[in-house]
Amino acid sequence: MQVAKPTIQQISEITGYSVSTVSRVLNGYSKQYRISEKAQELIKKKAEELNFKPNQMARGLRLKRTFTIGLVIPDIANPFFAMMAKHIEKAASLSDYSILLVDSDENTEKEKQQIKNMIARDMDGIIVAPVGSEKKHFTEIIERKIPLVFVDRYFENCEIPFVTSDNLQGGYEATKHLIENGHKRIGLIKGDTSTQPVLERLNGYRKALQEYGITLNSAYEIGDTFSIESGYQSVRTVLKLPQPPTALFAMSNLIGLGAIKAIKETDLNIPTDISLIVYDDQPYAAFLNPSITTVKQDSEQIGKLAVNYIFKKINNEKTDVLQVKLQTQIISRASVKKIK
Amino acid sequence: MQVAKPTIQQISEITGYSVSTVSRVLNGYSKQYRISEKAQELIKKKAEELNFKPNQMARGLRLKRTFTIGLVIPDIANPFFAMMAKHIEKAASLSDYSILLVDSDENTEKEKQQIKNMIARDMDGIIVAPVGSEKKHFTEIIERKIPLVFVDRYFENCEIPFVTSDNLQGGYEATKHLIENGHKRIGLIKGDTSTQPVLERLNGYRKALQEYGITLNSAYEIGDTFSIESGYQSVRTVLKLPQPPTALFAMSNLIGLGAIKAIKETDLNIPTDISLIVYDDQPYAAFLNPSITTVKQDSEQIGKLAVNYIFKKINNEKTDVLQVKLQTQIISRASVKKIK
DNA sequence: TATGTTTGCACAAACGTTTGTGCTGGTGTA
DNA sequence: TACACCAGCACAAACGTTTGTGCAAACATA
Repeated sequence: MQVAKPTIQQISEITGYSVSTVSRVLNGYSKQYRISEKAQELIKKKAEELNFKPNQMARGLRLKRTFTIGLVIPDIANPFFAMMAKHIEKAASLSDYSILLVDSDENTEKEKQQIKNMIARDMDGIIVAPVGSEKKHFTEIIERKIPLVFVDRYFENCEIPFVTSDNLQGGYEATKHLIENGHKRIGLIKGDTSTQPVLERLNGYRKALQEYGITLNSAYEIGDTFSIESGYQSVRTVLKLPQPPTALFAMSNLIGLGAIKAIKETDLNIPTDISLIVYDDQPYAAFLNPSITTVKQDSEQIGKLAVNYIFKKINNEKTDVLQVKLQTQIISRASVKKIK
Repeated sequence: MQVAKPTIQQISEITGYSVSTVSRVLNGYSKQYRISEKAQELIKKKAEELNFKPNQMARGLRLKRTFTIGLVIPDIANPFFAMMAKHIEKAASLSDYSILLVDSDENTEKEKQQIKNMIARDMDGIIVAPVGSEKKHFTEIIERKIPLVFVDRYFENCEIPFVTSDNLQGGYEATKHLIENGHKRIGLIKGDTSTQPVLERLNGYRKALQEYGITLNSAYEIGDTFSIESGYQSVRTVLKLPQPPTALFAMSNLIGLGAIKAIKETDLNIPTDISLIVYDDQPYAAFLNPSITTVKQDSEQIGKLAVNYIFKKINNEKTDVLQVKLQTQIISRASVKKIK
C-alpha cells in the first residue's frame, strides 16, 4: 500500500552499474573493490537525489542483524523505568541502534510471549527488567546466543549478566539512616517479594537492625506489590498495630506515594509523627511537603552500562560476565525526624 | 553469531513436504489449498516441537509489512508521555504489533534523523508527538503513504491527523476556575511556544480573562520550555513583579514542580499566599502538600485512538481525517484558594 | 475406455540486500 | 609476439518467507 521507495536496483538501472557495484559504493567498499572515481560519484549523486536509504528488512535478512535492541520493562509509566528507558534509548541511538519497547505490565505471561516475539524478530540484543521469579523463558535467548542483560531486577545464582543498584547497600543505608535518627520501630513497606531487589533491600534492612541490636518484628515487614494501592493498604495496616512504627521505609516511589496517602488519612504528620524514607529518587520527591528523603539509584548509569555490554557482545569483544551493583545514595531531605 | 533458528525449510525437509505447503499450513490456508489432514498434523506437530516462529525479517521483506509502529516522543521520562506510551504499546501488542521507540529529547534534529530511520525501517505506521514547529520532514511519510498520526502536539491548518486534548478548553477552564475563585491577577507559566498546545492553552487563558473583563497583562505570561528549571525561573521572575499574581497556571506537570520550588523559596504558601493549578494530572499531584488542582488529560484515550487509527489505515479501511481534541477535566484539590 | 474433474501437493519467482568469485579489456614486461 | 597482471566491474547465490501457477495421480462420469 505504501509508495515505492528507491532501491539499489533502481540506482543500478539509472546509473548503468550493477547492483553489487552500487552496494559496494554505498557501503564504503569502493577502494577495496577498485570502483572508479567516476562510478562512485555518479552512484552517490543518484542515491542522494533519490534520498535512498537501504531497506532494513532486506539488509537484516542478509546480514542476520537488525540493528535493534529489545527492551522489556514491567511498567514504563513508573518514572524509574521511564528514566532508565530514556537513557537506554539515548545510548542505543548514538550507535544507530533502535529500541523495540515492550511494557510487560508486571505480567509474566505477557513477558513470556513478548520474549518469543523478540526472538522471532531477531533482536541483536535484549534488555529486560524481569517481572517475577520465573526465568525459564529466558533460556532460549541464551541458547540462541543473543546478548541478554537484566536491569534493575535479576536472578540470584544465575550467570545472566545484570546491572542494578546495590539493593543490599541501599536497604541497609536507608534503615541505618533511620536508626541513626533514633528510630527503632521501623516499618518496611515491600514490593513484589519474588524479585531480587526486594529480597536484598529486605536483607539490608534486617542487617542494619541486627547490627544495632534491634530485634526484628515481622509485623513491620509488609506489602507485596510495587503500586500506590499496595503501599497505601500496607501502611494503613501497619499503622493500626498496637505499637506502630515511628518510621517507614517504602521500597519504591509508587509505594511511597501510597504511604503518604495512608499517613495523611490517619491524620498523622510527616515527619512529626512518623518519618519516611523512600527507595528511588524522583524529581517530585523534592517538591512534596515535606520533601522526601530518598535512596537514589543511578538509572542513567544502569542504562548506559547495559547498552554498552550489549554492544560489546554484538561486536564479539571479550567481556567478563557483567554483574554490576551500582552504589546508591541517600538524598537527605525533610521527611525524617530525629527522635528521642 | 547467533545460533540457528528453525526455518520453514527445515520443517520442509523433516516432514518431506515442500516449503510452500508448510507455509500454507502454518498460515492457516490449509483448506483453501487442499492440504491433507495428515500433512497438517505432521507439520504443525513438528513446528511445535521445534518451537518454530517465522523469521520476521523475511516475512516483512516478502509482505512489505513489519508489524511495527514507530513512536517518537519528546521525553519519555515525562510521566505524561510515559503513560501515553504505555497505552500505545498495550493497544499495539493486542494486535501483535510492536513499538519502535524513539526519544527525540525535545530536539528537532534528532527527530528528523529518526523519522528517516523509521521510514528506512518500513514502519507500518508512525505516531509522533512532534517537538517543534518544523514539519517539513514529515512530508516524506505522507508521500510514501505511511499512516501517520500526531499525539498531544500537532500542526494547525494541516491535514495530518492528530489526537490531543482540547487545549483551548483546558486552558479556558483552568483559568475560569481561578477566576471563579476570585483571582484576577493570574500568571501563566508557559511551555514551548512553538507548539500548538501551548498556543491553544494560551488562547484559552486569554479567552477566559476577556470573558470576565479582566485586562491582559503580558508580564503575567512567561516561560518557554517544558521543564522544571524553566518553570522555576519563570515563577521567580513573575513573583518579583510589583503586583505579583495571586494565582499561577502552570502549563505542564514539570513546570508545575518548578513553580512549587520557586514559590517555596520565596517563602510563600500555597494556597494561602498564592494559588496554583497545573496542566496534566499525575499520580503524585494528589500527594503533594497541598494537593494540587490539575487539568487532567485522558492519555489512555489518546493512545488508543491513535493506534486504532493507524490500524484502520493499515487495513485500508475508509476513515475520516482523525483530528480529535479530547475533553479535559479539572481535578479540584487544595492548591486553589477562594479569595476576596 | 476415454475424458473430465478433483485432490494434494511441488516449483519457482519475488521481496532488497550483501558478498565471493569470475570475467574482460587494457597495460606492462620480456 | 606472447604472456602476466591488474583495473574495473558484473554475475549469481543466499538470507527465509509468501503465493501464483502447474502438474501428476486418483477418482468420477459417460
